Amino acid sequence: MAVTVLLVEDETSVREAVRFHLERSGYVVRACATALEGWESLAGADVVVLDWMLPDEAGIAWLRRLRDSSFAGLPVLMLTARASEMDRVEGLDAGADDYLTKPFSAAELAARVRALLRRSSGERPRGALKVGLLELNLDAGFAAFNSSELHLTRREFDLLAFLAAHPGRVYSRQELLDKVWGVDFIGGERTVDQHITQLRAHLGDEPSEPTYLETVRGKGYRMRADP
Amino acid sequence: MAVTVLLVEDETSVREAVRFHLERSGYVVRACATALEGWESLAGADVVVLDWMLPDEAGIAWLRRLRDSSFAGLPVLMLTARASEMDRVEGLDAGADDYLTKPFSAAELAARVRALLRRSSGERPRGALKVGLLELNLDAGFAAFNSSELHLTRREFDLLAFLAAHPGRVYSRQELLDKVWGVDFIGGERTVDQHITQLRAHLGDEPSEPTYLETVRGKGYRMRADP
DNA sequence: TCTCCCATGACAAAACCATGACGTTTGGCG
DNA sequence: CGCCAAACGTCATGGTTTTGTCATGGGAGA
Repeated sequence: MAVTVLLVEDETSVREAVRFHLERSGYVVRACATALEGWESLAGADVVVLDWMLPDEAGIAWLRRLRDSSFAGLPVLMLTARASEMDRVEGLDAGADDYLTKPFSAAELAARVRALLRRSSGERPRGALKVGLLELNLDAGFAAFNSSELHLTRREFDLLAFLAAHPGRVYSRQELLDKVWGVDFIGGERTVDQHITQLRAHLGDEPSEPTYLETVRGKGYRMRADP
Repeated sequence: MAVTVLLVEDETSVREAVRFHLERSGYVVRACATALEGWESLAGADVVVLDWMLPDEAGIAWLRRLRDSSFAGLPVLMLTARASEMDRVEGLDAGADDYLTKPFSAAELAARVRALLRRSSGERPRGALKVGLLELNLDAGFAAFNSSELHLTRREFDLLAFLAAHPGRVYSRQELLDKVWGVDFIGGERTVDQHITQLRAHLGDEPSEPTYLETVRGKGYRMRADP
């Protein structure tokens, strides 16, 4: 559960200062003094804090190599003493996710690391769904039916999105609770029914003649594959 | 900050491949499948990668329109399947800054984008936005509603501009803090609410019946696409 | 120093959601 | 054919979460 930060910094004073601040912010810090040492410590790291000014241009080379390795997706925060535009382009070009110019404050460092983790672990694009006249844009959180916007609540949207993502497949109420509500939800299965009713109202679906949300008696619900 | 590439490409496979390579090179990629969607995503982009072969000659028309708009200075890299001299002349004539013929290598793509950015760095026009009665000039920091000037504070302007640059899309409070306040902002998410309230007062928007700034309960806020 | 801006806590208001109750449908079985 | 029980649909409701807004004090810039 603990988040591990891999720190690659040759200068001892900076390294220890950064380590101190990051540990104080609750991270597990693995500090390395050389590029080689850092490379061998990659496994298990969640985010990398890398000194741009390692000897022999090692910083940029290290980063390029990282982006061609199996750790390519790892977020990298670069530390640099130079703040010119040239360096920025070069650094981003090499694949850094963010930048921090020395000197920096402890709070800023922690905030940037936190932001990187948010970006990497948080939201990746999920794309869009289309079933018949129903359109769902999962990234934008937008739902439309027959080209006019649907105003859905969060539960409604999540439930509809889940069912629409797997058309034709039947899900039991318990499965839906696990997947949409979350496994730690404590409550009755009939809650699902209520939200299905609401969704049907939005879609103009009749329970007896459903075009989209079909009841499978004794099993659960499913989104029809043929709208 | 991060360099944003606007990608307009209708073919999903190509779009995702290009997105992957560009993101791997450290760019923020805003991918659009249609000319219209791309047009609405122009604000804030630093460089455009445009598919020449969009349906209905949309590519060339889009580019010509761009060159007549407030985004005229934006560097544009065109992708094309045809390499004939005719196309090249036509494309450069329409205002493309550079050319790339499919299939192309990831390295070549990144290199060309980089070159374009270098060429245009120094002068970076960001253009103007218009949503309904609301007009924003990002260069001048000028805002107008119903043709009369709005006196917005810096935060208000930045927040409004960001939301207006991506109409229809929902942003969580955390995303807004990251993008508008900056990733190193340390503070509560409710701060966003306060500024939304202020903006609504400026725009005469009611929270219950918003014309512009819409609350998406449990998710965040968004600028309505249809003002 | 003096504004103006901005973040934040507190409280009120609104929306949402789970749930129980009750009516309706379905399918099995005598 | 009719009865019964289980499963499902839907309404109303109270508690809970989320959001709107006011007021306040700190702080940056003029």
